[in-house]
Amino acid sequence: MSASAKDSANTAEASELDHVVAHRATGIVPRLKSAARREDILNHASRLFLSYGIAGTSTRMIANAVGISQPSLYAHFATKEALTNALSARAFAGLEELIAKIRSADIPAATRLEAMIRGYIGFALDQGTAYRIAFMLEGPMHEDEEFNPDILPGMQAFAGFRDGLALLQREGHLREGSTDHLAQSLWATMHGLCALLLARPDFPWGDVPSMIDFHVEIILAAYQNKP
Amino acid sequence: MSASAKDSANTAEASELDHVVAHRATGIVPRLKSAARREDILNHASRLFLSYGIAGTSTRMIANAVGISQPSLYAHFATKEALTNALSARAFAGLEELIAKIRSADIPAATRLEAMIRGYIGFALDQGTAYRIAFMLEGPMHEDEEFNPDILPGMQAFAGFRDGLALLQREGHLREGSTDHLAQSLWATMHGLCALLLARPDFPWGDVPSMIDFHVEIILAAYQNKP
DNA sequence: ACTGCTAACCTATCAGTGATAGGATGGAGC
DNA sequence: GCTCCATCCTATCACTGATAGGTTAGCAGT
Repeated sequence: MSASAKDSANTAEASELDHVVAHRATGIVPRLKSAARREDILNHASRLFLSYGIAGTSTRMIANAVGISQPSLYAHFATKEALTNALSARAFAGLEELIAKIRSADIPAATRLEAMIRGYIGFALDQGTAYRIAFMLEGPMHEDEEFNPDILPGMQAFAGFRDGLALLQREGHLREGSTDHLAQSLWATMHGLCALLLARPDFPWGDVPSMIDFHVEIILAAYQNKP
Repeated sequence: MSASAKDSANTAEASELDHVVAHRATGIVPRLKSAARREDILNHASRLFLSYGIAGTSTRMIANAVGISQPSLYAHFATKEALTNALSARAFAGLEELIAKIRSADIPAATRLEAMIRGYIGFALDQGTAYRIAFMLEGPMHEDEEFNPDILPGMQAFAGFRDGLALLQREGHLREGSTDHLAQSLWATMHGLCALLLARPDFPWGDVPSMIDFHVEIILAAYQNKP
């Protein structure tokens, strides 16, 4: 984070801190049940991440925004990484729902692929922070731990996506070939555009919606089975 | 970074530190000309980033590995971010060369596209750290600064790539349509696979080389002009 | 209404981080 | 041999994520 942005962030949050501390002294910030406080924290963290980035948002800034002390965060999340993962997982639950809905939707099978692709891209750009956490952050180097899709946010959504593709393939609306290869390749193709748009928003993309349309058409032409 | 990994990193570097400090006391680590020291720093940083990640490598670890004090780094790089950008730029110079070579290579124009694609993917996976720095890291939020391709590592390489595509298109070996859209879409498609392979190396990809082959074939079918 | 227990919350503090200020020094050129 | 300045150092800063251990609000049971 640039020094100026960080300073302004701290200044902004410091004044919020003063405000909240005053409230604390008068007992206006109420004690909350654990679950409610947890949601509270995630909401404030989500807002701060948008303004200052994930690395640029300190646990103190989050705590100050919520109106609790910084160590109190650790009653809800073991680490800052756990907090970000929870935030991402909460958002990805929405994508899982969306994909499941499309999979069983009463729309022509031929258009279900496009709906899933546009749903995925729309989610990624809409929930940029959650998407970054899931697929773009430099992970910690725990080479000891094994790959666990149940913990890593986004992986279950991908599994749903892959299952949707498998169904489409059985119905003859997807290219033939290894379903795993197709799913991974299609995932990569969608991810590439989302990741670059999120990582380089200032790149001279031209008109982004028409760029997305162009990319989606390419994807459909490449992966869809045209009878 | 996980606590265990960080600890081991610090332990490892601490022993290196002791070693180097002893040398310093006896004057064995020589003073170097600025340019040589700069290369020295980049080399050690590159090695450490591979083992501990970028965020997981502290400026002190780098300085200890080189055998100089931590503040001495700032004689060569204004910030840690400047150091990582320099590292990335140095690596991307290699990709620029490669693309330029392919562009003017004496090979059938029809195979130049595949050569560029495979060159790009190979570079990204080979120079993972440099690639992450250029295209995958959460950037600092300097919303004040404008987009500057001369400073951002990787952007000049992309420009060369786009020019190569424009040439191919003029020669009729690339799909018709907006060259910018094509270049950005193709970039995204390549980037997607590289980014996911780098960010999720433990994902059950199956056989990665055959996955790459599959993806490249899809790309060629989608973007190449088949007469 | 009193009591006690526990979840919720706090202050104080830690080691580690990137970065800065200002002083020491060794080797190249006269 | 002397000087000068690039090179390098120690000391220190504010801030970070995280931990230890004490305090208190508010609900359950009497």
